[in-house]
Amino acid sequence: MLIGEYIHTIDEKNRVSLPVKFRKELGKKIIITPGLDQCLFIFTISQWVKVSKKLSDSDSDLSFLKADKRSFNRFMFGRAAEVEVDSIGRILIPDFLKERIKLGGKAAIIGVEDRIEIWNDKAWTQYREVVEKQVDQLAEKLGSERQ
Amino acid sequence: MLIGEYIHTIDEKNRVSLPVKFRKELGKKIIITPGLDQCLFIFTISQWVKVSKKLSDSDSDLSFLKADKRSFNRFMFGRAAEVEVDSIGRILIPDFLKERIKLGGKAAIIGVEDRIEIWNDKAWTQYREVVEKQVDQLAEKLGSERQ
DNA sequence: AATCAAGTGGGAAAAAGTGGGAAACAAGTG
DNA sequence: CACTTGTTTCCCACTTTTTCCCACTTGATT
Repeated sequence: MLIGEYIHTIDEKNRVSLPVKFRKELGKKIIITPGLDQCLFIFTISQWVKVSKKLSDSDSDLSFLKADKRSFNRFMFGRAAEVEVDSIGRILIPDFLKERIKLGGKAAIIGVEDRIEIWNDKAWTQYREVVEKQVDQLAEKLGSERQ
Repeated sequence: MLIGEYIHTIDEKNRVSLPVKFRKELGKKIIITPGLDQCLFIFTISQWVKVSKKLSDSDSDLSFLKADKRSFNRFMFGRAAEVEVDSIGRILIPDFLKERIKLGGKAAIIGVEDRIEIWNDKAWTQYREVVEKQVDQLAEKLGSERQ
C-alpha cells in the first residue's frame, strides 16, 4: 500500500527521486497522467490497466454523457505518459505535465493507497490545510450531535 | 489490551521509546497516522487494515472520480506512515506528523484499548484536566439530582 | 551495594537524495 | 555529407539523512 508524504526536489532536468518506500511497489515503469485537483497521478502499469479498462468500458457505472466521457478520456489517455524509473530511482516529469501543475523547485509526493500523487509543494500545503479544517469541522459536528 | 499513560522523551532524531508494556502487542511494524484532537494514532498493521478497509469502503480503482473521496483518501493515506520498531523498541516519528501535533521534548503515550495515542505532553495534560473537570461537574450534577 | 530492566543519547556506517559532467543521440544547417 | 547545436541518457560524486549499534543513566530490586 502506498502511504505517506514526502517533499523532494525537482531538478533542472525535470527529474524527481521517488521515495524509496514507493519504489518496490511501483516497479521499473510507471504511468504518469494529469490528475484531478492540480496534481499528477502516478500508477503502476497493472493499476493503470485496471483503471483504463474501467474508464473505457461503456457499461461501467460512469454515468457520463458520451461527449463528456470522450473529453475526459482524452484528458486521461491523451496526456498520459509511460515513464522509466532510472537506475537510482528517479523519474523524468514530461514538460507538459510539469507546466500543468506549475511544478517548481519542490514537489510533494503523496501515497494514496494504490496511486501516487505529485503536487507543487505549496499547492499541497494549501490543499491540505483546507481539507484538515473540513475534517475538524466534521469531527466537531459529529461530536456535538452525539451529546 | 493497550492501557496506561507514559511520558517519554522525543530525542533530536525524532525517536521515541515505546513503553515496554505495549511492544509485544504492537509487533515490529506499526502504522502511525494523524488522529483527532491534536494527537497521533498508532495502529498495528492488522488493525490498520481493518480500519482503512472500513473507511475507504472498497469501491476502489475509480474512487478518484469523486471529489470528497479524493480529499478523504489523501488525508487518510497521504498522512499515514508505516514505521519500523528498532531493535530496542523505539520508533521514528516522521517530520510531517511531528509538526502536526507540535511534538516537543516530551510526548505522552496513551494506551486506548486497541490503539496508542501520542500527544504533546502539555496538550495531553490540558486535555486531561478539561476532561477531569467535566467529570467532576458531572459527578456533582448527578449528586445534586439525587437529593 | 550490585544487578537488572527501561529509557536516553550519540557516533559511525550505510542509504537516500541531489547535482552535474560527459557520452550518445537527434536535429538542423551550410 | 560533414559539422554544429541542442537534447537526452547514463553514470559518477557529493551531501544529507537515516539506520545501526554501543554505551550511559536512572530507578527499582535483591
